[in-house]
Amino acid sequence: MAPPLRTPRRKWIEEGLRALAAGGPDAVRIEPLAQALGVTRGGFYWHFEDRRALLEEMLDTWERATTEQVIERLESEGQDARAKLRRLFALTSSSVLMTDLAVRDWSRREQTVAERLRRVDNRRMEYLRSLFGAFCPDEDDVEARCMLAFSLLIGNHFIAADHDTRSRADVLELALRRLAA
Amino acid sequence: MAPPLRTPRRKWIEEGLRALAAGGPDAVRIEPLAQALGVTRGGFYWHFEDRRALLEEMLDTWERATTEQVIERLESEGQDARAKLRRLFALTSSSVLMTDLAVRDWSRREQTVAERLRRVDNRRMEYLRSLFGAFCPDEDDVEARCMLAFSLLIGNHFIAADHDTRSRADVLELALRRLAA
DNA sequence: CTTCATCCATACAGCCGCGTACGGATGACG
DNA sequence: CGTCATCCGTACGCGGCTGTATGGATGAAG
Repeated sequence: MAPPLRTPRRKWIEEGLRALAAGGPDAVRIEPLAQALGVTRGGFYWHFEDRRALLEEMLDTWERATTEQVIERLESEGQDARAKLRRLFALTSSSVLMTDLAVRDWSRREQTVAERLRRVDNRRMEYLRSLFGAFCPDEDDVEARCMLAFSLLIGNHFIAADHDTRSRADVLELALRRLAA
Repeated sequence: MAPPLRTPRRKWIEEGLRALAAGGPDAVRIEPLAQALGVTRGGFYWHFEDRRALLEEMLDTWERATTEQVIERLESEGQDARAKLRRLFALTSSSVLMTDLAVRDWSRREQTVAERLRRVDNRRMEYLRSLFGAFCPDEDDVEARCMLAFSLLIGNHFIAADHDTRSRADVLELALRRLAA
């Protein structure tokens, strides 16, 4: 009956996602996690069956937080499709993308993760279609723009190249303007 | 004076890159590598100082093979810029991209890898600029298209979403046509 | 046939993380 | 104050990988 005292499940999952974003799935080790939380592994195995169980719950949390939550926030602000698109890029912060990219990399070697990612990407692509579809009549064109926008969203945080005199933000704005034309 | 007999440096590096592509930098372990090569770790430490040295040489190999080599091949076929662009996407096979993505993910947590990736991406972006510049007068537009094309190159092998009735190849073609317009 | 460089096998010590077991400590509740 | 659920500390054995040392095995060169 006692309330959560020191280190509830949530804490382990949060720290796990932090480790995942920073160093990939192989960096999610119980012992370092415990150390980061200021405890020993003692409590971990009370909450979770094993390491794999933690990873699963981390993915559950990520899946829920990275689709509906973002979409709801965008929709609640009630602007037109082009503005929502711009907000989407502004909202997708670096820390969010880091976890995202780690999961994406992870999915290449784990079937279950790949299936999860597919669900998430399909949900996102579906939302993108609704945005582009709002001002773009041709379906083929909508699909091409969605693919380009999604790629840009990822590439923006993933490509290390410079742009001469322009800043990355400048180039992103130029690319977005092209896509929303 | 004896010629390379059984397992030269090259073999270790190749197997290392394979492991990197499959499971990320943390999957590059000496013992499994040796097992995959059908030998023990005995010879490894004759070739390399330690594990870190292997990783460095792997990156050296990757860096050389992934820029100039691809560009030279494209240029040697001598077509127009649009055709080269299309060839670039056709040429960038899954296996090549796998290594690429692993390095990209790796670069997020290793400074030295990040610097290397920056060199590589800058070289690639420079080449893309030359391609788009061939048929596109406006410099801002060139930069936007380069960023979109580069993103698409990555996103294509990284996004797990489906496209309803269309195949991924269809969507890629649609997107490419948009970029080369 | 001898020499020499190249490469491999084996054995060893050490580290790190896993999963388990068990004995607490802590604080709400009656 | 006693009970009970929640959470933590400690210790143990296990397995996997690292790096080192050392003694070959192999085959080209002379």
